[in-house]
Amino acid sequence: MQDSRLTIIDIAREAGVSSATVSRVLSKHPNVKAATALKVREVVDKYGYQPNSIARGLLQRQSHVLGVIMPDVKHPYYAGIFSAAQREAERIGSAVQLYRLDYNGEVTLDLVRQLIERRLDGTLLAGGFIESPNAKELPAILTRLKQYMPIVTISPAIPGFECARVWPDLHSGVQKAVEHLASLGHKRIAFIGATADTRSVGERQQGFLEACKRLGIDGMLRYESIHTPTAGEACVTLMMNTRAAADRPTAVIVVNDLMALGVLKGLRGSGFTIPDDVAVVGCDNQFYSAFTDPPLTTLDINAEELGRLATRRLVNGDNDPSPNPIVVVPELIIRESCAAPKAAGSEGGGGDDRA
Amino acid sequence: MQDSRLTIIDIAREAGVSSATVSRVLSKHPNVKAATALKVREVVDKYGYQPNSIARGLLQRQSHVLGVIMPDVKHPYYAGIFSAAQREAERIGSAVQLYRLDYNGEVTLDLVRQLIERRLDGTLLAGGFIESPNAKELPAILTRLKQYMPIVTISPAIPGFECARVWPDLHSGVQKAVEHLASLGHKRIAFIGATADTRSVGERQQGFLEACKRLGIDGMLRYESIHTPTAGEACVTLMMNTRAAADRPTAVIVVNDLMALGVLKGLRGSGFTIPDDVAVVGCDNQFYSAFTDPPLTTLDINAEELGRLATRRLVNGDNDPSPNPIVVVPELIIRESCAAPKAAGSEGGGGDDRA
DNA sequence: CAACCTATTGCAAACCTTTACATTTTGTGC
DNA sequence: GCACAAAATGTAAAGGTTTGCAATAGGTTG
Repeated sequence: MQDSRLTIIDIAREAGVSSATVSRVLSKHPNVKAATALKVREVVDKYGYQPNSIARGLLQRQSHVLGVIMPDVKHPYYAGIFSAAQREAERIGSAVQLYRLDYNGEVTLDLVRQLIERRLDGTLLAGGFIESPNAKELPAILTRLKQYMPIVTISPAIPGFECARVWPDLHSGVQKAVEHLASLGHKRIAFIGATADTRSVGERQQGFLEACKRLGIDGMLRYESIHTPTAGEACVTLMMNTRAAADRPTAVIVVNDLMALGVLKGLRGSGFTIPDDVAVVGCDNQFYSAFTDPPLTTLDINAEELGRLATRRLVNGDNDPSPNPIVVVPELIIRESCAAPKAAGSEGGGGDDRA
Repeated sequence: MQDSRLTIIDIAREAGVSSATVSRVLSKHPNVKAATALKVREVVDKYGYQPNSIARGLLQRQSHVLGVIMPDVKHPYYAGIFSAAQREAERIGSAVQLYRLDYNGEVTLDLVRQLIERRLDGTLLAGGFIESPNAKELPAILTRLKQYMPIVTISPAIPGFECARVWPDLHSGVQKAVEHLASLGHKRIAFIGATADTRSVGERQQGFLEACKRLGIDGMLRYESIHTPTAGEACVTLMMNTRAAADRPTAVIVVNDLMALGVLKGLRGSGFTIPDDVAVVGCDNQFYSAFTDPPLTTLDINAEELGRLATRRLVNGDNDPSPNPIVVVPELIIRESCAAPKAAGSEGGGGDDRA
């Protein structure tokens, strides 16, 4: 832990040149004589000199560090974004730092202060932004941050704050899921996990309702404040067991795969078989979703692609806050958790009424 | 993006004091008259001045940044470690940067160079360290890094390189699993995913064999080079279908939960019921493991605890490279994927022989 | 009121590079 | 060998803080 006191001046002295020349050699400036460069490099290697990027950062007014703010990197969606951001940053020689939203899921002034003090080169903000007490302040806080560095969000639009944005088209993604179920013949579909307090869920919900209306489907919403497997299990059990068979949905769409895990478990526990009694669609295409019983049909949000695009946008300085974000369209991954509804139920088999 | 040119000198001039005084106010130095401090703070607020931590870092010779190196932050084990590291770092006002091992899973000289140039305050290295072509160079590379900053690893011991280390006791963890199965009456147990090329798997395997020997169990190893669900599915199917019923294991321990997912699927697909025909134990206690069918008994490695302890050790300067690492003992989470073997099979029911 | 002590503040160096500009060296064409 | 251009190198300022030391202000004691 001692060598680090070696400076460019020591190297210059040892190589018999000026520090400017050493600097030029190290940063591959073209106008350096080959012989000089060689000698400098020899000395650098001999002493194991390592330039100090902090000093360089001070002078160049950039840190070569990107900040990523997200609620929970343990969640696979965020992990995918973060991982992709790291890879993109690496390509241009930058590093990524993780910052966590505070316990309320809020971007606080303190956090922003820290980002500014560290003179990051840009910030990637990912999250759903629950309608929290300080939501009113969010635009002002972000506006302040934006005076200092570019921002790209992977989030719903934030009213009162314009910036570059990347976002999955959940609305039409969920419509794909409804269409898929409709094409199998389902007429009553439930959407589980419909808390509308985050925008991302609101969009799913809206897409669901629109598709149901368009396709003449009886769409029902089940609100659940948290989207855990446990909540999914309880919710679906209650829903199925308190209704007459004719009123039960024949298919459910679950707000994310994790919660769908609980839904599958709850259905099994109540004696329903999947997909024959109930078809299930998840959302996220988690790596485990292909191995549930049965393998889960799910909407792939493609978190890594979101992270990749957002980071590119950040580093390319493509900060055009166009009203329309760059949109990634989710893909419906069809597996075995959906089938045609059993002919047994209320309205018989074939499609006699609507197209 | 203009304000940032405001310096401490501007504030000092405006407040009618010297820059030293402003610095003292901002860093809460005790010897400042209350009135002066107040005036300075007013000016700071008025202009929205934000100190430049790069300049501070240059002078203080520290960056208040910790580096975390790991193979894949998308993997829940690593995500847990990284998340915990972030929280611990946050507590002391530091940030964490993620670095990825290169495509061979190797710590390269280039990576180390980058860490040194950035003058990080310390490095947390997590990984299994496959016996790769450059494994011989690893000690030298890490030794070089250690000259510049403290290192703590969450990894097996690295021969030729001493440093502080935190590690799960996989050896005795797996023994717990074997003991559990033995107590249920199992006599033939397979360990799936036994590639011994990473130390972490080697320890599991060794613990497995020792426990089997001690308890008089017929322990079999199934080598699989990659630990994916797909590999698990193929492996278990092959193993069960190519053996006479009497030679099949009545229980399997899988190297991680993800692979166990595939094992469960493969067993179901071949018509085995779990746990009656085959008991299954996983390893990791992933958040989805409680929701498999049936819920998976698994060994909880406690990644977050590992990350927390390692980061603490790093920031506390507790770099004692004692030969024995700080050890976290995994906990066996008992769920419903294990039961007593069916009385049907070869050796009949009750426990006539060993305790 | 002098002497002295302490709390407060200011001065200026130091941290380590990069780079605009000036200077020196080298090369080319005649 | 000269004039000139181009290439290579050096000089020194700048980037924005922190902090040891010196200086000043304010207060206390005798």
